[in-house]
Amino acid sequence: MRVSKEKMAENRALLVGAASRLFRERGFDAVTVADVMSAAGMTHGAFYGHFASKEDLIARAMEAALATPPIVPNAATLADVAAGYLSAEHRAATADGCVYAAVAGEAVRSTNDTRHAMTEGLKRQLAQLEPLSPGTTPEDRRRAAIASWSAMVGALMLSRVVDDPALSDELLMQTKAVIGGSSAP
Amino acid sequence: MRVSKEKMAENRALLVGAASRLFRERGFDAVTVADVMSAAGMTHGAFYGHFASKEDLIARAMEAALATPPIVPNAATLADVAAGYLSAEHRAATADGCVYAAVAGEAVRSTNDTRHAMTEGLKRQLAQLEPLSPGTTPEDRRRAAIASWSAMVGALMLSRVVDDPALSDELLMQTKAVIGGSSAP
DNA sequence: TGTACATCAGTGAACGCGCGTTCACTGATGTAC
DNA sequence: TGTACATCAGTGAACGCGCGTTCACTGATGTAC
Repeated sequence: MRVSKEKMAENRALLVGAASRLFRERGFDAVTVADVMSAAGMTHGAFYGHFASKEDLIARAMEAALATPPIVPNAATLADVAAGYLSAEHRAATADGCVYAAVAGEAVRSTNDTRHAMTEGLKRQLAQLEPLSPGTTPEDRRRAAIASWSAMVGALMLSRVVDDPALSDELLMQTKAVIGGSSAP
Repeated sequence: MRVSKEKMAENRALLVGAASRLFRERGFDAVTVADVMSAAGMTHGAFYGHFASKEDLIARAMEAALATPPIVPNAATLADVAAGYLSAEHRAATADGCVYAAVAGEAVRSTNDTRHAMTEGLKRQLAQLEPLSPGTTPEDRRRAAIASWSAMVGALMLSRVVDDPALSDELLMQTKAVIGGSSAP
């Protein structure tokens, strides 16, 4: 059942997209090769025509997820970014949410390829945040961007692990208040 | 080969301690029941005399890791905490380091028991940080404690995943500078 | 205190099961004439 | 343009393998007399 070159490229994109969502939602280990294939409407046997291994797919999926438009589009200030990132909607939407908050823990023990994709994605993320960050010099703005991004990722992860809804909300709200507050003119 | 009650209690403590280190180092999935048993000098068959399941052990191991003295002992200020937490030593010492930075991502999809242990541990951690945090009111100090702890956990996780040593160091240094700076009188 | 016996912590083989990966096969695609 | 054949993307069965878990067994512990 050979398919056209165009269809094959489309299938590969479907696989990478499905994998990127599944990995964020369930983690690398809990998602099987067969899960990804069936999410794209195929059977597991076709997998190795597209990817060298599951680890290869992980790296490609992370690259794709990090090349996608940012979690918080059209943010004019750091407070805007924090408001979108540290929201109940983002906390609930793991599959479409921030890659770092979803899989950074697992990525530490992943392949060089995957870690490299995460590194390049982080550099782009910081470059986007710097102009929005407070400070009179580029160095000040970079420092603020790094600390704010760390706080956003940490607060979102903690808010997802906590089983107390009030504390979970508080982690988002208080971190948002500090980041938003420090960016006020 | 029955052992004495005292020896059995000692063995259980050994298992929980070994598990707590192994889980932080490799993650829940990558550590097998046999790994934990042999780290404590036993064979895997004895496991179910001590724990109901692997998930049960995970919860007990997280409780134990979070009941342990804090990562940064004898810290008088928030800057002291940040200096110890955001250090190259802590970044390298995953097995003995912060539970949240090591397994928060996996714990999100873990059992209620494990998530509850992480929640109670986080409450105690914040209670320890509040008196060290800047602010004139308890509310201000709590806000600062939450944002600072989020930033520390986020920065440490990101510094571990990144494959660029300069960026990894920068994540720690810059976050340390912001947290330490804001706590100065 | 010493002896006889019941208890039970730890051993090691075995069990299902699900996973990543391989492979012979199929039939639509793409190409040579 | 139409036909014949080679290519190869996807199918589905099968493969090892390692995992969590179970279990009959062993022999030291703990207890009853």
